[in-house]
Amino acid sequence: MASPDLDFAAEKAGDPLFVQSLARGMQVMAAFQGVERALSLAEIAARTSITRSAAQRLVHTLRKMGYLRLTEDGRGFLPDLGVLDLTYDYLRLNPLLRRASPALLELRRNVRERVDLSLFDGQRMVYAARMQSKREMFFATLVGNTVPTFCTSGGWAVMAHLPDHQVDALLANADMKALTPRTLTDPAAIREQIAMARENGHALALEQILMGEVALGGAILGAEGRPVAAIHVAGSLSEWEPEEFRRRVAPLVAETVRSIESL
Amino acid sequence: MASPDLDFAAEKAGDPLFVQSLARGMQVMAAFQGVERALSLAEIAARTSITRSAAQRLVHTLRKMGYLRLTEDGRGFLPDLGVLDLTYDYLRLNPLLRRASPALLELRRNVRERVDLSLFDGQRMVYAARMQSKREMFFATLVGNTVPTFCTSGGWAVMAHLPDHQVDALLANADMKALTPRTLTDPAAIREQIAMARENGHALALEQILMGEVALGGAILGAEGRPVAAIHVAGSLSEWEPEEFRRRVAPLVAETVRSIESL
DNA sequence: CCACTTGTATTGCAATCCGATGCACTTGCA
DNA sequence: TGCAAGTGCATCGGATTGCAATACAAGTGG
Repeated sequence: MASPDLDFAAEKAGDPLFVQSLARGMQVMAAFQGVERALSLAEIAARTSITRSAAQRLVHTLRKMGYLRLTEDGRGFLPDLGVLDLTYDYLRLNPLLRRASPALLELRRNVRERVDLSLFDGQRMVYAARMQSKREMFFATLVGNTVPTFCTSGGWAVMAHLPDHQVDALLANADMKALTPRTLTDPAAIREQIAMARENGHALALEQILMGEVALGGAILGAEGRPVAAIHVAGSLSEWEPEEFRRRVAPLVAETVRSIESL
Repeated sequence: MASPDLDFAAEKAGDPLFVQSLARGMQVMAAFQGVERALSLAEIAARTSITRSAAQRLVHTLRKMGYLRLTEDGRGFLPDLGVLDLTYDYLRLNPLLRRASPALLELRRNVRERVDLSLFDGQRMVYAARMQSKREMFFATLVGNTVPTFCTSGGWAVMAHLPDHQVDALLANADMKALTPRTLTDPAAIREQIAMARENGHALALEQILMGEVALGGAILGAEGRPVAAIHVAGSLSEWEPEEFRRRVAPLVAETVRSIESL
C-alpha cells in the first residue's frame, strides 16, 4: 500500500505564516487515509515522518479534543466523533450543496435510481451528497468517498468543460489503474469520451467503476464557467439498456444542472 | 446565537503534552459550528478568543492544507474539501458502522422509510449513516447533524439502557428547548418515555423534532453493555397511525439491532 | 472622501514545542 | 520461564517556532 503524500515540509520552507505544529497535527489526521485498521503511535509517526515524541503529543492533543480516540482494546488510535462535527459544518456551509440539494431530491424522485453529487478536485471526484436507491454496496455509500476523475461519467463531463491543455495535464498526471476490466485507461479513448460529452452535454459511462453499472454524469459550472462539480445518476445494466438509460435520464440531469446553475 | 464552548485554555493548564498550536487550529475549524455564513478573520479570532495574528497564521496553514478556503468573493473563509477526506476515514474505519451498514440497508429495503444510525455522545445524538426515503428537508439529511438526546426516539432508547443516576445527570445538564410544540421538556414526562422504552425494548417519538413525524428508535449496545448508538426509522403521520407504525416497524428494528450486536 | 473594514506582510522576543531518553506494562516467541 | 519487542506514557533542557504588535494595500459604506 503506497503511503499518501503527507509531506508538507516543502511548503514550510520560507513561509513565516506556516504553523508547523498545526500542519503536523493535520498530517496525523490524514495519516489514516488508505489504512484499514487502527494505527499505533509508531505507525502514525512513521506515516507522517514525525518523531514518536511529537506524534505522541499531537495525538494526545487531538484525543483531548475529540478528533482521535483509543480503540477499545487499547491497541491503537482511530478518528473520533469530532470529525463529524467538521463534516456537518462543511456540508451545511457549502453554497453549492445548499443550492443543489432540493434539485437533487427532485431528480431522485423522478429517476428512482441512485443520485450523487461529487465535487471536482483535480484528479479526484469527491462524493458530497448521495441519495441511494435500492441495493447498495458498502463503502461506496459513504460521504467523502472519492473516485478518479479520468474514469467516471462525472469526471468526463467535467473535463468536457476544461480547455484541452488542462485535460492533457490531468490525464498525464493521472494514476490510471483500471477498476474493472472495462475501465478505460487509454488517453485517446478517454479523450473520445470527452469529445462525446462536449457534443451531448453529458457523459455516459459503462462499467467504469463497478461491473454491471451504467452512469450518466453532467457537469455543474461555477462562477467563471469553470466546472466545479458533477451530478451522477447510476443504474444497473440488468435493468437498463444503455441507450434507453440515456434517453430517459439525460434530459432530467440536464434540467437539474440548469436549475442548480440558475440560482 | 450563543457561541459554542471553544475554550480549551483550561485543559492546557499543566498538561505538558498538550500542543497549543494544534488545539488552536482545531478551534478555528470548530469556530464554524452554528454559523450560517462565511467567517472573516476577525470573526474567527473573536469566536476562538485568539488574537488576529494567530488566527491569521492558523487560517493560512489550514488553507494551504485544504481544510479551509477563501470564498469566491474574497469576503470570508469556509471549510474546504479536505474535511471530507477526514470524514471518509472516520466513517470507513468506525467498527460499528462497518458492522451495521449491511443490516441498515436491509432494514431500509424492508420498511421503505428513512433509516438512520446515530452515535450517542452524551447530550447529543450524531447522525453517522442516513438512508433517505422520499421527501426530505435539507440540513436534516446531512451526516454529522446532531439532535438532542433528551427528545429523540434514539435518545430515549439509549437512556433506557443507562442506570438511573446517569439519566438524571444527563437530563439535569440538558439544554431543553422545545423543537416543536409537542417536544417533551418535562423531565418527568421524559422519564416516563424511558420507562416505556425499558419495557418495550424500543422508543416511539411523536413530533419531537419535526411536526408530522413519527420515529421509532432502538439502542445498540457496545462491548460492556453500554449503549453506544441508536437506529431510527422515521415515517410521516400522514401515512401512518402511530400504533400501526410501531407494530410494523418495531420487530424489524429489533431484528436489525440483534444482527448488528451479534457480530 | 474619510473612516473602517477586509486580507496580507514583517519582525524581535520568549514561550512553546521539539526530540532524545527512560519507564511500566503487555504480547509473543523461544 | 524468560527475553525481546511491542505498546502508551512521562520527563526535561535547549533552541526552534509560534507569538503578538504593528503596518500596508485594497475595498466598502456612510
